[in-house]
Amino acid sequence: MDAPMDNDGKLKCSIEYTLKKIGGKWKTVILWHLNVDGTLRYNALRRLLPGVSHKVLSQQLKELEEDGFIHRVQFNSIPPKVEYSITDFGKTLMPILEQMHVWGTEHGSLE
Amino acid sequence: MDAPMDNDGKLKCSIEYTLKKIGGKWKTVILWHLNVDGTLRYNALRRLLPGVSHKVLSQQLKELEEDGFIHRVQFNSIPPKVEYSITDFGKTLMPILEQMHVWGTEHGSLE
DNA sequence: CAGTATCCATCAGGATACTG
DNA sequence: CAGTATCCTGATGGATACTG
Repeated sequence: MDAPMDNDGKLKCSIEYTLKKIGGKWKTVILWHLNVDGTLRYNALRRLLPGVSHKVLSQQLKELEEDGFIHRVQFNSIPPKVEYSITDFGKTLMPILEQMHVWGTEHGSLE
Repeated sequence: MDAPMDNDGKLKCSIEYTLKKIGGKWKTVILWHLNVDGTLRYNALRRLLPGVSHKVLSQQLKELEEDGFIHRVQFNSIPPKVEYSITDFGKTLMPILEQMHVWGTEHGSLE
């Protein structure tokens, strides 16, 4: 292996690093949607992810934002409005997501 | 989105299907090693994954085998000997892992 | 509308000891 | 050597109610 190894048992491989970043249950799908649709409001996003709760969605969005993958714009209007979009950095993940999408489409049955 | 959706809130997107398959903490790394090294015995694999326990390693290996990603050959010798290798089907995951590896290498600091 | 706050369930993952 | 068998823990995710 060529990735940075450490002896504290923390990071063993660059693949693991990537997995840690996008391994959240909804992160890949959120990024995928934002990349396709461009910009989405909170509730629009929520409707696209059947089953996600408020807590989890905002959590995942916050982490994605902290990692620089998505951009959050808040309009101080009434009613409130928040728009999410993917950043250029977030787009660097697209090759991975595309491969995952291709594979999942080819091999994922309806289970 | 184009992937199969269902109304039970089970599978929403083919990306999620993929993530479910390889999202285990060690699965990607195991596959990566097996693809690089060809064939590895149980303990050799263990040495390559600092921090993994017996239980978790055999669990992940079993799941990978059940999913058809890896091949397990057991020699009924004394002492016992078991060899793991990646299957052709497992190799279909390589484009994903390669992209993950590239991204992780480029953006993963040592944290 | 777009979130927190709270509380709870689940389970993947880990430590350790034992076994064929 | 290559595993199970137990037991345990913390992180992740979920339901629901409340809020600016």
